[in-house]
Amino acid sequence: KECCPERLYSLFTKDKSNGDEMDTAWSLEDIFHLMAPPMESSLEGISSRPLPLLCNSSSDGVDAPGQYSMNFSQAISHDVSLREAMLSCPDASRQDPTAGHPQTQDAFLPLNSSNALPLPGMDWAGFSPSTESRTRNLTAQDLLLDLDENVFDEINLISFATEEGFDPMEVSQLFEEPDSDSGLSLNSSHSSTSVTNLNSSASLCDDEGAVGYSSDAESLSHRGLEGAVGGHWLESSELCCMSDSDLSGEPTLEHILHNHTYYLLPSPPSSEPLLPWAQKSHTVKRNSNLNDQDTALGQDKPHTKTLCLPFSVDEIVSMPVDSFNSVLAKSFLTDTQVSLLRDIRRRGKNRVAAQNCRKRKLDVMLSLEEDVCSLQAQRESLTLERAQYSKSLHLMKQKLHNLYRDVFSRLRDDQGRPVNPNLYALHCGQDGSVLIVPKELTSSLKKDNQKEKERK
DNA sequence: GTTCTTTGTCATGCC
DNA sequence: AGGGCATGACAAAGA
Repeated sequence: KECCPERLYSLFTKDKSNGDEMDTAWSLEDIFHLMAPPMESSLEGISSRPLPLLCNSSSDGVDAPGQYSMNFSQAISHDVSLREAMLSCPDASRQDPTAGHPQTQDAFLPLNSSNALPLPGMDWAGFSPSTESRTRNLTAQDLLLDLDENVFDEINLISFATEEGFDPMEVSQLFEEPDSDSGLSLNSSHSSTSVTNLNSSASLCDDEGAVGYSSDAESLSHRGLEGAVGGHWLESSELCCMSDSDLSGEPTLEHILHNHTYYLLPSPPSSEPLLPWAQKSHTVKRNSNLNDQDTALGQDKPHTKTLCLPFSVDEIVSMPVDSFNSVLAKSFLTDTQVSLLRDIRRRGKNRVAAQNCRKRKLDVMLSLEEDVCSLQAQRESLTLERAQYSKSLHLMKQKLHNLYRDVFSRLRDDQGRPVNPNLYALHCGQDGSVLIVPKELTSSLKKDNQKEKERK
C-alpha cells in the first residue's frame, strides 16, 4: 500500500515479460526503488522483503494496474533470490544490526514466529517492537495476506545468518546433521537438545508461555513436526541459526518420508497435527512450481548457498560428474554434506528425467492419437473403396446375366428350338471353347477344369 | 467434498 | 561399481 499500484504492476509485468526467475528479472535497484519512499535507514532492507515477493508473482492474479488481485501465494517461491538481494545490499541491513533486526523481527512477528530464533551473537535484549514499526508493518501485511509465513521466516533467518559473520566451516559443522534423504537417511540428530536450547535461549519458543510469541512456538513446533512427519528438514538457513550444540544431540523422531525439503528443526513433544498454515508453506512452495519449475530447485538452493559453493543447484545438477566430484573434493565437506549435495543432484536429475518422461509419454499419446485418426481415415477410405468395388461387381454380374440371357435367346438346338437356360448352361473350356452342356454335367466339368488347373 | 491435473520424489530396473 | 536414465507409483496441492 505504500507503493503506488502502477509501480507494483510495472514490476510485475517486467517479471512476467522476461519470464525469468527473480534473480535475473529483478535488480536491487528495482527492489529498493520500489520501497524507497516509505523506507528509512535500516528499515529499508526489512520492509522491502515482502514486496519483491509480491512482484515476483506469476502470471496469475495480475490483471491490471491498480487491481490488487495478485496471487501472492504463488510469489513466494523465490526466497533465495530475496536473500541474495539482501546479501547484495550491505547498507540496508548491516549498518545498524542491533536496531534493524528487532524491527525486522517485529515486521514479521504476526506472520511467523521463528523469527524469534536466537541467533549467535545477536543481542535480543533490545527486542521491543515499537508501535510505529508495528503499524507500518501492518500496512505491509495488507498486501501479504496470502503470503506464507514460513517463507518470510526463512528469508529472515537467511539474512540473519549471513549478517552474523557467516562461517563456512561452522556451516560445515552444522551440516553434520543428517539431512539428505538418502543418507540421512536418517540418523537424525536433531535433537531434543536443540529443542531445549531453542526454547531456553530466548524464551520465545515456549509452547504456550510467551505472550505475543505463541505463534513462534507453533512455528517451531510445527515445522519440527513437518520435518518429522513429512520428511521436511531444516533449511540450511535455519541451521545457521542453531549453534553447534544444538545440532549435536541425540537422534529424535525424524523420519524420512516423502518430502525432502531438508527441514531439520527438532520435533517438540507435541501430538498436534500440522497447523494449516504450517502446511501452507509446503503448499505454496509446491504449487509455485506450477508456474516456475525452477522453484523446486529453490528448495535446494539455500543448501548450496549455505555451503558457500560457487555453484547453483542448476549447475550442481547439470555439471559433469567429474566436475561435481572435484567440487565435492575441494569443498572440504563432510559425508553428510556430500550426501546432501548428491541428493540435490540426484533429485535434480530425476526431476528433469520425470519431466522428459512425461513429455515423451505425452508425445507418445499424441502420436498414438494421430495414428488412430489416420487409421480411422484409412478405414473409412477402404470402406468406401469396398462399397465402390461391390457396386462395380454387382453391375458386372448384372451385365453377365444379361449377356447370358441374350446368348441363350439366340441359341437353337438341332430342331431349331430355343435352348432352355434352366436345363442347359454355357461352359467355357480351358482352350477358350464355349460349350452348351446340360446343367447336371456342369459340376463334373468344373471338377475337370479344376484338376487341369492343378496339373498346370 | 470430490475428482482431475500437475509436479516432485522415490524405488527400481536397465544401460 | 557407480552414475545416469526411464518409468511406474505415490503424495501433495491447486483447479
